[in-house]
This record gives sequence, structure tokens and C-alpha cells, in this order.
Amino acid sequence: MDDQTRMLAGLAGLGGLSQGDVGDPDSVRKQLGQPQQDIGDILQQIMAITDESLDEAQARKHALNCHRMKPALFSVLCEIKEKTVLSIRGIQDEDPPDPQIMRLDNMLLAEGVSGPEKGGGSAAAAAAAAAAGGSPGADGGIEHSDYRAKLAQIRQIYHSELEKYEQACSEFTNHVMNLLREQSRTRPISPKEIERMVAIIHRKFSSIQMQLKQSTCEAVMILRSRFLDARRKRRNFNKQATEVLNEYFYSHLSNPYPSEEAKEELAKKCAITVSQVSNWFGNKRIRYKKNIGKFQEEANLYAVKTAVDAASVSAQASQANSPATPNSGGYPAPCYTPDGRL
DNA sequence: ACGTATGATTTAAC
DNA sequence: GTTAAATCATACGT
Repeated sequence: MDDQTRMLAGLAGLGGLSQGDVGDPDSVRKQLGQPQQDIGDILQQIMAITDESLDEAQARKHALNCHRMKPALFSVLCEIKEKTVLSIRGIQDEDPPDPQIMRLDNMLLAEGVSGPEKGGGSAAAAAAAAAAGGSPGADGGIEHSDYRAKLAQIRQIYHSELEKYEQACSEFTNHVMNLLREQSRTRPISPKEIERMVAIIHRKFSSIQMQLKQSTCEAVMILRSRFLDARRKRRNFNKQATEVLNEYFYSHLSNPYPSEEAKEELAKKCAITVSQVSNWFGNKRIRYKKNIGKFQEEANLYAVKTAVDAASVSAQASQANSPATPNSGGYPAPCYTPDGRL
């Protein structure tokens, strides 16, 4: 910091000098068409600074600060600068709430990354415990807990990074502010300008934060596609469950739409969820309708089965000896029509 | 390895 | 909300 003020003071002191004979800068200048000061001059000045002693610079600075015209000059310079800078800057309204960042924030909140801390690392443990506890019907409890664990990991990284950025931002802001305040004793820097600078820094850092948020979102998306889509890592229902469902379907072929209660009962019988029952019936209806012929055999089988069951309940003795051979083809299977209500 | 079966998801209509 | 229909992605049998 002091080096810089020293340098500035040095430059100010040497500003008027022009020394011609440093190499051959003229040719360069002509080639490049630079009307301003020679690069050579600037180099010279910089070199000269290093020759100065600290005391010399300090003395020069002090002299400058104590000059009787200094305050007046300073305020005039400030004013000029304020005008020009402001006119250049134009109207730069404060932070308009970036829709992009809001979107990201919402998403992170929805995914529970930036939301209220739900126990952090213990969330995974709790989920694992819940899965181990064996909640009946919990589909993919173990995988879900795995997902949670990974999500918690992402959340942790996200928060630590965010904290790092925030700390760096405030540190940097402080540093710059101190620097500017210090320099404002020798350079025309108004408080407004400092404010503006701080705003610029904050904008920069918030753009970094947005990158962080964006990449976190991406990570969550990838995780989702890996795990939640892994929900699709389906397992076929067991034979008994399929049997129960098919029995219901074929015995209600004229109107295969189980009520909510029926669904619940079926779900309980098959040890699956109600929505799984709904899925099954949805799939079954459409697939049956699409190709009734293909399902004819199955339909006969279940029709016979239910018939036999009913018969065996009503007249066990008489039916006991006749093993119901599925007389495939001959059985007039009830035909489910799309408009139902046969 | 490949085709089919099957549970889950998505889309659109109601 | 439910549903049909299309579609996805895997399981399963050959």
C-alpha cells in the first residue's frame, strides 16, 4: 500500500519531464502512431521511482499534503472527476434482481441444498436408519438414502464454497476500501467513488456466486438423473402380486377401474403402493386394449381360475375331482371395450 | 446379444 | 384429481 502511494507520488513528481534518448522509441512511436507519451518515458519514470528513497517519497508526499492550495485543488479535482465519471457511467441502477439468479436460488431451495439445515450429515444417517427400520411399502428406501447422502455432500460443498466466497468478498472489499481511503489523501477520490467501487466488487463476486450456484444446480441435476431416475430401476412384482392384480382385472374386465378403496386393498394384498396399483391398471388396460388377442389366453386362464374358485367355495365336494383344465379358446372371454360399460 | 415384457414417467385431455 | 397414450429404461427369457 505504501509502495503504491510512493509510486504515485513519484509519477506525479516526474510527470512533466520528458527525456528523449532512451533507445530509439521514436521509430516505434511512428510505427504505432502513438501521439502520447513514450513508453520509454514511462519506463524511465518507473525506474526513477526505485531510485528514490522512502524518506524522499514520504517527504514529497508530506509536502504535497501540506500545500496550502491542496484542499481547494483536491475538491475541484473531485468535482471534475465526479462529473466526468458520472456522465460516463450513466445511469447504472442498483442490482436489478437477476431472474437467472432467482431461478437458481429457487431451484436450490427446492432441492433442499440452500434451504434450512436439516441436520446436514445426520440427514443421511436418519434416512438410512429409516430405511433400515423397514417401513413397509417404502419403494427404494435404500437408494433414496444414498441419494440423500450425496445431496448432503453437495450441500456441504456448496455452503463451504459460498462461505469462502463471502469471506473473500468482504476481505477484498475491506482491502480496497482501505486502499482507496488511503489514496484519497493524495488523489481525488470521493466517498461516492469508493461506494461505486464496492458495488462493482460485489457485482463481480455475485457473478462468481452465480457460477457456483449454477454448477451446484448442475450437480444436483446429474444426481437426480442418476438416482431418482434410478427409481426406474424397477423390479417386477412378485408372482403372487401379479396374480392378484390379474384376477381383479379379468374379473372386472367390463369395467377395470378399481375404486380408491379397491386400489388400497389391492395395494395391501400385493405389498405395493396405491400408485403402483394405478400404474399397473393403467398399463394393463392400454396393453390389453391394444392387443386383445395376445391376452386371450391369460384372460381365459384367470376367468377359469375365478370360476373354479367360486365353484370350489360353493360346491367343494362335487368339484374337487375335476382339475380345471383351461379349455383355451373355447371360453367366451368377456370383451373389454374402450368405452367400457359393457 | 437381442427381442419382448413390464413398471414408471410424461403428456395431454377431461 | 384421473385417465389414455406414448415413451422410457430396465428386467427377463431365449
